Amino acid sequence: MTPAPLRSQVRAALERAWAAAIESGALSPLPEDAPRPSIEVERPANPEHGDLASNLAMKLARPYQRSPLELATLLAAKLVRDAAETGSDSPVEAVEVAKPGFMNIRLRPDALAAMVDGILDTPDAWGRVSPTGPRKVNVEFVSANPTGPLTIGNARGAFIGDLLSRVLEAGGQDVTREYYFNDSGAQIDNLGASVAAMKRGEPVPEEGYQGDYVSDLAAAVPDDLWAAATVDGADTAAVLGRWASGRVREGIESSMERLGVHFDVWTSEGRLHEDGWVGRAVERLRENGHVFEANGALWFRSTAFGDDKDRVIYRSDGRPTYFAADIGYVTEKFSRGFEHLIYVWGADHHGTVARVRNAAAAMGYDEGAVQVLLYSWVRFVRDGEDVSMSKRAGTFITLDELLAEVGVDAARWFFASRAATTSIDFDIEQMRGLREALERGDHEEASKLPVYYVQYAHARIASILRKASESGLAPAGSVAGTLGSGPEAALARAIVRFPEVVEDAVLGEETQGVTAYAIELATAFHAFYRDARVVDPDEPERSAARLALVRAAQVTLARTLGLLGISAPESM
RNA sequence: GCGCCCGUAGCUCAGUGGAUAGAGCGUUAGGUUGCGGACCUAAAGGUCGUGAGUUCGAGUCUCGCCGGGCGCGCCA
Repeated sequence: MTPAPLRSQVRAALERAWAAAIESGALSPLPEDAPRPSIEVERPANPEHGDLASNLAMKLARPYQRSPLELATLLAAKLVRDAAETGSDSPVEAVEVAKPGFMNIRLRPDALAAMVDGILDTPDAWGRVSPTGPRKVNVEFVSANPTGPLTIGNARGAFIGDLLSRVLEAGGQDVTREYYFNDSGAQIDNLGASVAAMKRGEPVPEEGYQGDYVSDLAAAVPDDLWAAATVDGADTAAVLGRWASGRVREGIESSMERLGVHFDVWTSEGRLHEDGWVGRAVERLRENGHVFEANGALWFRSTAFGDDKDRVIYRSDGRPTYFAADIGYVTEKFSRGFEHLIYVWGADHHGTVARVRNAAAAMGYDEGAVQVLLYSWVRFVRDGEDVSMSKRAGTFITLDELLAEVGVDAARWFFASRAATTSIDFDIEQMRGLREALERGDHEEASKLPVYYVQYAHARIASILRKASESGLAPAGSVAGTLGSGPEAALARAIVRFPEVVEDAVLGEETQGVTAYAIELATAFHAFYRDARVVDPDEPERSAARLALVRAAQVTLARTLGLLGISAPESM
């Protein structure tokens, strides 16, 4: 069991210091109606400002009508006293009050050592945090209909959904990855008609699909299926479409597995109708008085919840809309016991967010339990030119092709290091160049990509540990007493930050901070390695302690990369 | 027209209302009789699109404007 993150420990110490100030009469309790400022603790950008810093005194200046510096001085004294009390588990060694009213806090080396020892004792627990309560969460993503292979247009959603799932899992939540698809209807009939046309050597219909995958499908149609599909009175397009979409769906599943994404549940839109979920959801809306009929169609009164338009559920010809399936799906998901639903959608779907959340509210669900994460478009570039594509015309780059060119780890890193909401450029050619550099052994070129730089740090440590083992040296059981200063102190400070980084990722539901930290930790290790000789048979005790610290760095690098679904190689 | 997102270094992008705005790449100048030089050190490079406002403090919050993307179906 590793101790609580140091940031949390310091926050708790500040809480105690504030309470002590009130108890001693130095401060009065805040009035009930006054907003209670949250206690913020952060890593200062400037290392001279200590390990952690708090702006609590500045936050309290207004409610207390006192100067921030005065309050900081008061709280700092209480913090130091708290740490000095016998039995105190405060990690605070010293507090310095700075200009506007910051409290700059230096941590005790043995608090760092306790964290590092915890990593060595229980490496699998390292980085597991629980900033929120445990929840059963459904993350639905990709959800492209099986009319063709996944393309680079689906790439960002795939990685973002999986990264989000991994982060939530690290935060102690029970995540189900889910893929929603429609394998019936006009699109699928068009696919079937295209396959049939291809097989007959006829031109593909206007609304049909082009591309090599269609002719591959046509060539793979089993004889008995073809016979059944073309017998008199058979709906050729529908029969072939169902078969083809099944094949395509399997291809999608194996593509996703190739990039390390495993879906726990695949849900078809047709099943939602067949199993009565849509009907029951509509009934529920009707009972709550949120539907009405107009022009022969059935509508959901979405405007009552702030939407700018009401939305059709059943068309005037009685056929359900896509939205009808959506609301059935919401009830079906909640029926499986999920407390929170996350939809990962492209930004072009932002117009549908309101109606789905409104429908959930209208059916009596907590609207806050239905969350939509929108990600922006990726502009794929090759030699400075936009890569344009059209699925219908068959001019597209598949996800498989992209990953074959740039590699899964590099692609994962790329998407993990950028916020979902910003639109980004992806230079396929540049990424491919770096991957090829890696393959032909041009290490200097390859490591221009930060992911390789980080992986190298991990592999380098593995090499050091092997070397040590050959020299008869093993990591010590504890680093206590070795982190006071020097290279050890700097590396330990970087290592120990990890759970805080995970917490931030969980709370922000994003991974940019994780990739930034990975670079920081790798850099800290390389700097340590430069300054400290790790394997030194003449200094077995010091070597053992340094090996332990390096081992903790390796575990942390592996956990950091693991959080992103990126491999941590033993050698490169 | 209305709605949502974006605008930060030459390029690609980070930046929970806090201290001197960061990283990678690129550019420039250096570093190895020791464990993987796939490494390290340093420099140059910014009116944070723009104008106002909010406050002790704004890249971050509010409003206007400019520029870019997306969406406004009884399509999916």
